[in-house]
Amino acid sequence: MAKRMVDIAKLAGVSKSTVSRAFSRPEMLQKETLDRIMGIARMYDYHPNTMAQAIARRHFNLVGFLLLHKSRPFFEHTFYGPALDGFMERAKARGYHVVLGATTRRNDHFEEGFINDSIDGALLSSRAPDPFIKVFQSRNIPVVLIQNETGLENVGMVTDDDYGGMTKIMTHLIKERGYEDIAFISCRLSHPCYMPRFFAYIDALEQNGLHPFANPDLPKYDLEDSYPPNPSILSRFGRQGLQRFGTPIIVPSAHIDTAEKTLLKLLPFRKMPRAIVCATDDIAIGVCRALKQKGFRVPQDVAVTGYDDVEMASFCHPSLTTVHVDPYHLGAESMDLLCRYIEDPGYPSTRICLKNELIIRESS
Amino acid sequence: MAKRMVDIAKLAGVSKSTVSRAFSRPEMLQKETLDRIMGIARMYDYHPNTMAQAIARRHFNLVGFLLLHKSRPFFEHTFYGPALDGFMERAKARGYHVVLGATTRRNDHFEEGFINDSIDGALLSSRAPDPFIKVFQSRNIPVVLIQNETGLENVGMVTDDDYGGMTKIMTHLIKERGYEDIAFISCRLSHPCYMPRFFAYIDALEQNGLHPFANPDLPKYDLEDSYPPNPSILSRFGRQGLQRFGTPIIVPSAHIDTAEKTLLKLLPFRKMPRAIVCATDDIAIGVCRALKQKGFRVPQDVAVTGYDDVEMASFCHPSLTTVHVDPYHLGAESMDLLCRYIEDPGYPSTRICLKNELIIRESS
DNA sequence: TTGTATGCGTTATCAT
DNA sequence: ATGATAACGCATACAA
Repeated sequence: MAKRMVDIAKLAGVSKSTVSRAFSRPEMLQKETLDRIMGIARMYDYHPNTMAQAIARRHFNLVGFLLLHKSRPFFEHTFYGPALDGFMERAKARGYHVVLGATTRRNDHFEEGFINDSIDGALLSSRAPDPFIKVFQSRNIPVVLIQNETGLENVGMVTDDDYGGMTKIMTHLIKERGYEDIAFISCRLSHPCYMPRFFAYIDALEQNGLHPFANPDLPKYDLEDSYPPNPSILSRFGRQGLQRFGTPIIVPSAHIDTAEKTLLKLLPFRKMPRAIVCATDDIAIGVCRALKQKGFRVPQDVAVTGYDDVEMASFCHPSLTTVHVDPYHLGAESMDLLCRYIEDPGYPSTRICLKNELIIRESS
Repeated sequence: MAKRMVDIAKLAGVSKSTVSRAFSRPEMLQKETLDRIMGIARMYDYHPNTMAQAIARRHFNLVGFLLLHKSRPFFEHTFYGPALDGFMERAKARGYHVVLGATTRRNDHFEEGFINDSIDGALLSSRAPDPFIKVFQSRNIPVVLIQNETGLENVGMVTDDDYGGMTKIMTHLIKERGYEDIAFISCRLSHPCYMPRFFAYIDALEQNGLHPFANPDLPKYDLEDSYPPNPSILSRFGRQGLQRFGTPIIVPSAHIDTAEKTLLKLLPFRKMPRAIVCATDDIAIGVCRALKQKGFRVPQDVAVTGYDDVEMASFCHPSLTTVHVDPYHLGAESMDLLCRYIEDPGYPSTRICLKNELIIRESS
């Protein structure tokens, strides 16, 4: 017997307009009427129906947290879990509810249904290509990207300062440790996070008169052909392409196991680098495991660094020198930025670039 | 200028009822009219408004995934991330959207707003006390608990088979390894997962003529007074209380650091157990770290076991003997069960108890 | 098979 | 300060 607004109105001896005001603009009512209405509402545990409010107000107080991945895991991912926490916390503080979407790339309808007309804004995960973003824009739904890049207008972007973080790692290795032969291991460089990290690696070497490590055992390949760079990122960093950037080692995925297995096949190189800079912690952990199995000591023979500062980075042996990324903070900032676009649909494209911190541990 | 149903109707030269049917009961329409309507809808990228559908249909196709914790982390938690993945996957398959709730215990209104009238069902996280569950019941919103326990009617419960899993660990330690002095380390035993694990520990000892390890260095304390047991769980296992169950070591929280620090203060015991059974992997990892620092070898001096099979359990040194729990599966089953209650509100209280698997690694 | 009329629960406009 | 009434966008019983 869920009560509706009209029931409460009848019980309180007022019109339903008055009950509506009691909830949305209490200051308009006489204190006496307000108290009477709210008393009855409490008695029957009445609250206005959110859906009905939404359609009458043409505004939903609902935002989407949308993940577009190739496959599981979605929220199990060490990044999206805490990012969701941060996003939700700010959403709640601003009176928004969060609805989830997770879909694979195949479906060309991206979470049909709720997306269509019923959310006020959307956070899109790392791999949202421009055509998807445009679907939202065509429906006037503001969009914020997290850890991604686009050249489209009126889109918010929140990212970690990948370039700056990797520069800190390189400075540490070159200036503090004096290493010169430094290799780079990543998975597909087209990823909007890994590319800036790679640029920072290249630039730091160049600025110190050093050259990218080239593994003499591996066949040469064309970096740009094999891993076509994202044009938006290239232009952000004022590059034309990836020529002259050497042939970093690319592992098939950023998982511990994958990195470990790939390196086990490759090691030992005829000429070993003094340090290995990895695009992520997981890759670094896999690389360390492979190195150990091949008899190399970390960091005495080869130093290794990661990126992200996942939980395991501090618990593994040796513990990992890395850059601390704060997904919770990224998520929280995303929601704040999304609100700007919801309030002002014409707000220009903005990038929020979060500072990060170098964590020096045992592996370097 | 988002198109509405009536616009599409006009463009197609039909009434809006026909457009409505085109989306909800296409088989009712003549193929010709249907095609014409859908063509126009596609052209204008029209989809029915979910919110309006919801209020007209009086059911929302929306379920809540609600976390009730003391504090962060919510979805960062190694359990709730994958559980959410599983829950979402099944929700999507059944045409439901998922809205999130996360709140701390203090607020006596639990996610006011969407909960109130606008979800068809709710999944409640591990620490949902009965009064909260009743709030939903009073609003006729079906509830399923994950990793929790209640004596209330018409509530679904999905849990890992904690008792069975821990029994497997104990059998392994006693029968295969021949260990006799076995200690138990947990955090607060009132937790609905840890209590069955503890019962399994006690029962296995008793059935093999062994006794709970008692640390002679620690002051005795009254288990039942210190950690009042959940009555629902007691009755499920047919127990009266916790008398005669010894004084297991209780750490303040189930985190690696906490367990490590607590154990560092306690070690070495005057008399060491041959094995330490921990209520979770994180506790076990902390215990291992403490043991190593105090000069004990795992498993040569003391064997250690965990529970949950978190990612780190396979990557730490020594890798951890544990029970594999599948949060993804738990989440998926929860959604399936929730659907039963949505379709049949009178469905009786049901427990789904998921089988698990013993994983023997280096630590035992 | 399709159209008409009414209802869903709320907000907003315009009176009073 | 409060009430009457028309949206809001869609579903559905009933009529045709």
